[in-house]
Amino acid sequence: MKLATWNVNSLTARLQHVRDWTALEPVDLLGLQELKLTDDKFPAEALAEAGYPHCAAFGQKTYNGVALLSRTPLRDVVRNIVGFDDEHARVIAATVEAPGGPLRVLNGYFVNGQAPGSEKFAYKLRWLDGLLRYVAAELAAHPRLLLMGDFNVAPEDRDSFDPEGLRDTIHHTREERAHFQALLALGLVDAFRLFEQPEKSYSWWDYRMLGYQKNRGLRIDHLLASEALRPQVRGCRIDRTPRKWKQPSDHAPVILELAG
DNA sequence: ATGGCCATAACATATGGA
Repeated sequence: MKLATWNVNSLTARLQHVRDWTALEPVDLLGLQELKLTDDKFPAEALAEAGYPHCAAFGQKTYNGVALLSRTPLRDVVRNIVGFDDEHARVIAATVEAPGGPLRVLNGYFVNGQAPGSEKFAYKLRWLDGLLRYVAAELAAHPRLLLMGDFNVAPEDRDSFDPEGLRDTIHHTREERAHFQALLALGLVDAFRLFEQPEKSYSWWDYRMLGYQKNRGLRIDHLLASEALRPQVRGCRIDRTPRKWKQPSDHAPVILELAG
């Protein structure tokens, strides 16, 4: 079974890329972020034709928005963080049948946070705190759990093209990294780091300053697997293919392979 | 030469992203 996470930076603008990429890389379940559309505009029919008849969307106008696209039924869909009042559409959870038993999938578009000290940064820290409590509760109820999405955190220096120059800037702060470590401490593992990876592996590159061409990127899109799921994890990789296409998302998809 | 982009709204400019 293959699963993936991808921030598409507008599903309207990227629908053809989603169709083209899933044709090349036929993942069974795909978590999307930054849909930037309301649920009435969600292209369910086009995605069903692309092989994903089971979709759950949680969108809003212009900003944010997340969805799960699946080849098999999704059940117990929950929108947003239970226990955290949020005006933004940022999290969607569902259970899918997987080899070895049901799998709980949480797909999130984490707060960007703009800059340390800003009101948006304070919101990011509150949001991360709410998420941590929610994931702890979900893990207790569903030991086989996968937390995926655009975390907007570069967990370690090696996850940034310029860790010294960007020290303590957004995505690199001690507070954001501590929150990432707190998620791991719940009993999750960063699937990407279970395997040998190329040096300077990133999942996002700025549209400006020839960011992609110079590989000036960050690894901020992640898949965290619970202890119970870990024995089934067979691989994890970033697929830069669609980042090279015309009018790409600024993020690349990250793929997780599970045994069976 | 230290900046170079992109998507959206209903604007020809502003906001947010990361």
